[in-house]
Amino acid sequence: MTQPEPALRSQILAIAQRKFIASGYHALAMREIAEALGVSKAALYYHFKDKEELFLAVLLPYLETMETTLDQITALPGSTGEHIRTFVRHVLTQPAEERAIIRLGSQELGQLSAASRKAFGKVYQEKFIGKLKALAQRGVDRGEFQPHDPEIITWALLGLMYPYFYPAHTGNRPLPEAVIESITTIFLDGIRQPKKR
Amino acid sequence: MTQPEPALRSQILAIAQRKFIASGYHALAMREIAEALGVSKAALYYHFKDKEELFLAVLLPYLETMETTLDQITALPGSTGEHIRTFVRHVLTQPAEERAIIRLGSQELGQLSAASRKAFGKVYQEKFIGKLKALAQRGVDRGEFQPHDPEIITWALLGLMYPYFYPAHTGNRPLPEAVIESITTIFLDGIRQPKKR
DNA sequence: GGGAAAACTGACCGACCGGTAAGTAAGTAT
DNA sequence: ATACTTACTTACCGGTCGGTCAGTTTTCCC
Repeated sequence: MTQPEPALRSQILAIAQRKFIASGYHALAMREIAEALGVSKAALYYHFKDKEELFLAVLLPYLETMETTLDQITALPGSTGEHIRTFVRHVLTQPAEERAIIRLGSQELGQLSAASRKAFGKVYQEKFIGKLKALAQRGVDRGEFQPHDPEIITWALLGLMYPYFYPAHTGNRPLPEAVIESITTIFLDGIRQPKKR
Repeated sequence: MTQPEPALRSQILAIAQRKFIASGYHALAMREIAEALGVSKAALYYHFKDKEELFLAVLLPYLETMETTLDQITALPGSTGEHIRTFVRHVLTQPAEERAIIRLGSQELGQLSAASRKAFGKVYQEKFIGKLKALAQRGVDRGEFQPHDPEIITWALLGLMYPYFYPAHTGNRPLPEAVIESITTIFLDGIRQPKKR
């Protein structure tokens, strides 16, 4: 059991995550979060220094778990292509409200102070983008992928998934299997080194 | 010459476009636009009913020109693949501030009133998404593309371009040719019906 | 040059925002 | 019992937002 986690604090985080995703950073008022929990607004400020800190407290843990997930996947036996396949499946089978955090991060970064932006950007690069780039690099080095720039490969993969980071796009329901299969196929066929030539 | 276009109105639109893209809908205050032009805030309200109307007046004309562009491209001789290639090149060689409008639309739609959202959504579907879906459908029908759902193909294409709709991603400079070439290749190889089997 | 319409300005408003200060009830250690 | 800490609440503040309105300047027509 996680002992030192006050009950209210985690409730705030849960509601804030849902509401930040639904509304965006500026459009969500602290008052809304407080009212949804039936507590005073000042209670939020007891647990979080300000709005930015709460926002980051929603985003950063997701990046942490993403890092361990990516590490586990790349440690698996199998080709880089299979790693990608596992990664895409993992992300897109998450609840829409989970995977939408990725979009939230990239989308609302500009609204934050320079300090927060820098802090988040560092973690984002190290724990997420960097790991994906390394995966892309590996695919290229092994001759599995065509020799594109790993950065381009990374953003191609994220871009392909991006539309499904909007909960509205699927009506908040789980993604059909056919979608996951299609975009994985498109990506892998798109970068795969052809066997015959 | 476009006669009935008041000078200030088009200046407002130009500045608003730049600033909406840089800041997002909520973060941009009407006052900022007025000050950038050296006019009073009320002058903006002389030309536009409210903030939403100004926002839509930035977005909608882009969709109009996008529609004619798409119609011109699909009327060209050549394969569907070549049409896609032309489309991607066209969009990604636009100035970053132009193509970022696509992101602005999909990103900030949720901030608008239900009425504006519906109005924009209709045009967005008809003049942009619908045309792309038709293009995808054609590729499938002609046997050029693998038989994916045209909707999935469309969002795959847009997703691949999406990272480059963030001006920050390229530092506001023109996209390197290699990027355009790479993502086009990835997309076309990804959906292309293989010749040999 | 007079008069109406068009194109603004300046001052202001109520709503709402993030954030804070002061107070308090319920534990907890001594 | 007392002193202190934790976890809040109530009340409020300065600032900013979108938007309005009465009045003033500019433009244009006759």
